[in-house]
Amino acid sequence: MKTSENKNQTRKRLEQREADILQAATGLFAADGFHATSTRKIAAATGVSEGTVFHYFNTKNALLLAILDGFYEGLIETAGECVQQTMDTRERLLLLARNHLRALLENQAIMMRLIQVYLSVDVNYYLDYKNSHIHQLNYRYTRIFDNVIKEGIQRGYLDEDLELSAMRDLFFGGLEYGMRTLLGRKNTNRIASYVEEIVEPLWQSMQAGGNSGDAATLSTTRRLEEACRRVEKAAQKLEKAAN
Amino acid sequence: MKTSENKNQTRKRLEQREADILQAATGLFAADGFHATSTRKIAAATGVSEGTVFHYFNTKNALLLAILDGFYEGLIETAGECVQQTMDTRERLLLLARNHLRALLENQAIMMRLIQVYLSVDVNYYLDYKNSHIHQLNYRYTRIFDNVIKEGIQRGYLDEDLELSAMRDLFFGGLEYGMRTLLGRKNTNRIASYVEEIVEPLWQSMQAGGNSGDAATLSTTRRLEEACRRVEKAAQKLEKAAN
Amino acid sequence: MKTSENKNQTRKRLEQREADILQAATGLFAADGFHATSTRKIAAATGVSEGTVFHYFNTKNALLLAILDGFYEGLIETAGECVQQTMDTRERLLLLARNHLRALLENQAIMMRLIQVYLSVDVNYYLDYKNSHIHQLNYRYTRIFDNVIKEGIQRGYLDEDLELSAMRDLFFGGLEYGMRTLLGRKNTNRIASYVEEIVEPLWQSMQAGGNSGDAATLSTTRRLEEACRRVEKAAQKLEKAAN
Amino acid sequence: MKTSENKNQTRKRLEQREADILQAATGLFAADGFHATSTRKIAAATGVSEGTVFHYFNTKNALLLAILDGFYEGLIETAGECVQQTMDTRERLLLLARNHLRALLENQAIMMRLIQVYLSVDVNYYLDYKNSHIHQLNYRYTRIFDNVIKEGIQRGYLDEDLELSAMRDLFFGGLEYGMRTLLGRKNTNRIASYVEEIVEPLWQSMQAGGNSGDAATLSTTRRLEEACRRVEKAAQKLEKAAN
DNA sequence: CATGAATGAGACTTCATTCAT
DNA sequence: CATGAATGAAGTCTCATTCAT
Repeated sequence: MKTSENKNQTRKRLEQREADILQAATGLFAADGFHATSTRKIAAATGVSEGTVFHYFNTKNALLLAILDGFYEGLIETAGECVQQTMDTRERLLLLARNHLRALLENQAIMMRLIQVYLSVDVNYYLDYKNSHIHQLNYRYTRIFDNVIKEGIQRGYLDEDLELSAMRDLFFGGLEYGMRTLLGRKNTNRIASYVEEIVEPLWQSMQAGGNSGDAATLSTTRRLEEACRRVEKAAQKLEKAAN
Repeated sequence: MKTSENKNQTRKRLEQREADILQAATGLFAADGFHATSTRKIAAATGVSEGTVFHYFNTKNALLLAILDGFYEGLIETAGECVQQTMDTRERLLLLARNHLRALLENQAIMMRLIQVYLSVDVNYYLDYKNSHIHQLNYRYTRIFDNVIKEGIQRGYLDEDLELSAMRDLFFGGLEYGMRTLLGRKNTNRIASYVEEIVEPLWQSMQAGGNSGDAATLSTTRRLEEACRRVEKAAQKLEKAAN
Repeated sequence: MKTSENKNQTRKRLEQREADILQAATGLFAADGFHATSTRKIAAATGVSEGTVFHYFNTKNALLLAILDGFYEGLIETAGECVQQTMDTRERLLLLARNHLRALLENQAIMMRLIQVYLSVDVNYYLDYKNSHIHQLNYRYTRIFDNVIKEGIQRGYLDEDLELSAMRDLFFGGLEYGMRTLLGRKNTNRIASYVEEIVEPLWQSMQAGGNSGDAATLSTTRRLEEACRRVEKAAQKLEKAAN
Repeated sequence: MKTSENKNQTRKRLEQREADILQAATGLFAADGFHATSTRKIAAATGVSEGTVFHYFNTKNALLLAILDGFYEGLIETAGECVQQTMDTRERLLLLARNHLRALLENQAIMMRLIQVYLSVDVNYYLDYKNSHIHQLNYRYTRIFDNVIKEGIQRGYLDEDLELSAMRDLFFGGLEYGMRTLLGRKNTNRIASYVEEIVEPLWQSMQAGGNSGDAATLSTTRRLEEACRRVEKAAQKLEKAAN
């Protein structure tokens, strides 16, 4: 009994310590960058000895991976929840975008940097790309977006000819590129409106209808509106006929 | 005469050497990353002594900046040429995108990473942000895109209510995010089609009509959806009537 | 028990190692000068790795300061003991002088040089002069001399109008200037006589006017005066006899 | 004709340039110290190329020696003039002291530092000590002081038993030790009074008799000398009487 | 499990000096 | 005579990692 209690206590303390190190390291990496943060500083910030840090994480690089790991785990979990909140595709995208930005901002966008760093290192071993843990996580995460889109297509809301990979690049790339500016302003309540600014154009382009025809310089949306009107008229006629 | 010739010769040799160092450094930074590339390696790769590297660039960081500098200069110049090639806004965007990707790929996309590194360092001194050289260059470059869009609006081709900054984020962010995938494939002839995949959705969304959300100007897509529903209802009634 | 023993042992070993480094550095600084002594040489002379040197002293300069620190501490302590050995002012000065020279010679007079080096560096930051650690130590040390003189004045042995700072400059300056010559000869038993040669003139000049003391502690000059008087009497007798 | 004129002009320009380098180097050495001053800085401060500096002085060390050389030459010359200004020994000492301090202060006391540096280096080659150029200069300079004292003794003003080397150490050592304090205050008009404070004690101790002016308190040594003389006369008379 | 002293390779940078022009 | 590009050795210091306690 007592032994098992002790074991429990011990395990808890160990897990707490591991979490402390991760938290301290995350903060320092965010503040100073990965290379400018020495393991000594991490140990000091955690309140443990340098040896202890290496007791929990064999390598500074392993520590980095653990951080990324936790970050992606959280991202994947919350993103999953976003999808389950609503069936509406557009709303789902807005939720996903908000979740993505929130997570980045919470970590002072360090993750973008860390991922860059990691990818930089990893690029040399490109052969291992597909197998690398971090890329698997990235894959799992982006699949969530992909599935939202695919479902939207299946339900008929989205153009089945849209280029999924392009939309994914625009979605995540746009959000992360905008982070730079957003970080500067530190205006968190702007996030909501910013997310809409990013998602709306993508949403519009993904729905599309037939975008055939020249109509000289008639824009795609103008033509969409035209199509819209014709469908409405047809519907009205149908209604009358039905009555 | 001879003196001036000599001077010319000398200057040329110096410029060549500076270029050699820059090239070697660029390659190494691209291959191994900034931090993993020692000045010693750079010197060896250039075929000069380590002291010589510091004779041309006072600091490793200065070397990095010089590289970024040259990169942006080239980018700005070629982007300007793209804009002058045609008046058509859509074509201009395609050219700009192709130019952007080409430049990144030519440098093995290292630039993205280097810029990240530099911004990482710089973030700590945010007050200097607006004044920092590299950010000025970045500003000058992205202005080219901005101006293309603004001109498109003025000519009446683009929606005057579009969010410029969002479009910019989507454009550059999307392209750079896609680089990761593209780099893996190293399939350069895919660039052209990839560029279209990225630009097309943006192009579509930028034309549109008012999507201000007020009932009178209900967004096109919303109206399409509404129409669809009515069509569906009508179809159902017809089905029932048919039965 | 065992733990505390171990800790004690460990602490002792660390202190020993620190002392070893200090000693090695002192020797090298003395032999080759501060700038000509690399941290690598210091490490090698101590028998540790270069990293270890920096483990104990963050900076080569900090190492220098630690040496000066120890030197002054020893100097201050032994000087204090000198003063407590006797009440006689003249004797005290001789002891202080001997102690000063002994300390300098023990360290091959390096301290003079090191102090010069440090002061040289420090001169640029003159505002911090009064607060700098090394100057505080220097102050504490020279105060011992000052107090000896002041006490001599209070007891009536020394001229109350003497210029204390000038005497201090002559005392320490004279001793240190003489070091150059003394170092060459390396004749340590000459120290005693040399010290007298330096102190005696100062002693004479400090007594000046009426400084009658009690017979028991009759000063050298008083005894000389007495002898003088006796010689005069003898001379007078001789004159009479001669006539 | 013209050639010789040109040669003259050329030689003058060269000498000027050499002087310029010396001046610039002196200033930098004084401001930053010998080791902290690079040959590049010296070249820049002079307005010539680095190569030119080495054209005039084979070595940075040679440059240092040239500076010290010039310093001592000036010192020796002005000290000689001091001695010729008056026959009075005390006045001579005051003039020498003032001259010494003035020269040091004019060079921001750098010379003390430079000499220390040079001696530090030189100590390693102690065998060459007596032959080294700088020590010869130092010897020539201090001889001037020595001769003043010796002449004072010959003329009967000073105690013939005084320890010349000790007085020399006190004189120069005292002056230079006081420099530290004086440099801080930068109070040049304090020099005159400071010099007296230093010289006066030495003067008192060097004399045989009293210098207080009033006959009643004739100094011990004066009385001893007088007594000695009378003893000698008596002895002579006794000798004659014995004959 | 925790510590922190020890390591030593390697980083960036400086510098006096040389030499072709 | 003057230049300044080139050198490469040497310098100080940092750092991730190991291991005895």
